[in-house]
Amino acid sequence: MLRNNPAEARRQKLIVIVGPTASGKSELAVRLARKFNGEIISADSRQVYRGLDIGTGKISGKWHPPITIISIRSYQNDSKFLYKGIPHHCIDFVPPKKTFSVAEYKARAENAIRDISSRGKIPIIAGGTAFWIDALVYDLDFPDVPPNPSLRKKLEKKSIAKLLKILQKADPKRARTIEQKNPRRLIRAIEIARALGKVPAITRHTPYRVLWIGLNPSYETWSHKMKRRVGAMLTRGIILETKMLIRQGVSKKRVHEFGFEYRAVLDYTDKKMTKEALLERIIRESIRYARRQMAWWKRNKEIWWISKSNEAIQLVSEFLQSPL
RNA sequence: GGGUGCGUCGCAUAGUGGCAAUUGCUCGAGGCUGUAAACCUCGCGUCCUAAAGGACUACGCAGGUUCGAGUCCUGCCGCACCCA
Repeated sequence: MLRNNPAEARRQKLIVIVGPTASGKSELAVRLARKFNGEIISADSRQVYRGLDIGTGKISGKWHPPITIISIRSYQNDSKFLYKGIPHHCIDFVPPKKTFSVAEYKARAENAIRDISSRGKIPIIAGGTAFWIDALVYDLDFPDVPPNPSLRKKLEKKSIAKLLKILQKADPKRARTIEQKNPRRLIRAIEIARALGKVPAITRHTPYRVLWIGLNPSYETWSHKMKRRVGAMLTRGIILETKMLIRQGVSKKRVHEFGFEYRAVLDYTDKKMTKEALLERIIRESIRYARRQMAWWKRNKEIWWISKSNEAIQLVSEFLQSPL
């Protein structure tokens, strides 16, 4: 669906940069973009939101105070988000009260790919949200059934066993393959089955020519960097940022969904845990998060793992020179 | 000095005399079709076994009562609190 012209039906090249949080993905992406004439597509489920800057490690947050960012950009246009002179797409454009899903991300990122390559540039996808990257790269074709809040609310009250029964009746095939004890999955499946009669199977293939680069620094290097980053979060004002969100009318429940950093800050402001404890908690959770990320990518055998960003230059230049 | 309470698998917690011992967190492994930093599953004393299962070692320490003790009794050690 990306091809608008059969003569151009060569596979679009894509560079994808993955790696645990605080491994230097953003900086590497920018470096590659500058060297190889690229633009960046962020793949981060939280950096899409405006106002989540410090807690998500959003690049712009490095110099903009949160307030200015919130007012400038419009939701509709993929207005240029520049960092070190490089345009970044799919970042900082959704109001925090709205929710933005994988499927929406995928559509927007596909647009960005088209846009970037139409200008003769190479798209570089960088981010920490593995599922979003896979959805985009492997063209996971999510059924066109938007979330149905009232149905969900009703289903959420039911037991897991009951949910499974409902799904078995609606779509026995999907009921067999689904995670049978995962209420979230069950509810979504029922939602789809209600709308379409059944849950369509999803295929996994990639329309792109992809260079996967995995940034995996040594534990010492990484943990040092990560701790510095978490420390900086506090000094740069994640607590104030959280309060600002609340002040804008974002519910606490919603702030909870913004990840462990914000959850920890809420606990800090509510229960008055010490700042030291807050710092330690975010560090500990960062380690856990990084492990989960790695667990996902470990399975992807296409990834070229590197420990230093220099190694990426070689990989990319070979990739770009290689024929289709 | 007197009194009371408490010491359980990294931390926290449950445990009517029949328990390798509850639950939460951490930790480890795995999973994932529109919340994905989310959500779900499994494991977590040691050893043998493909498995069912078995053997051993365990609830501060030392004894005791009992067919059987984390659970009852005595002493000791440690911690907490109260009265002096």
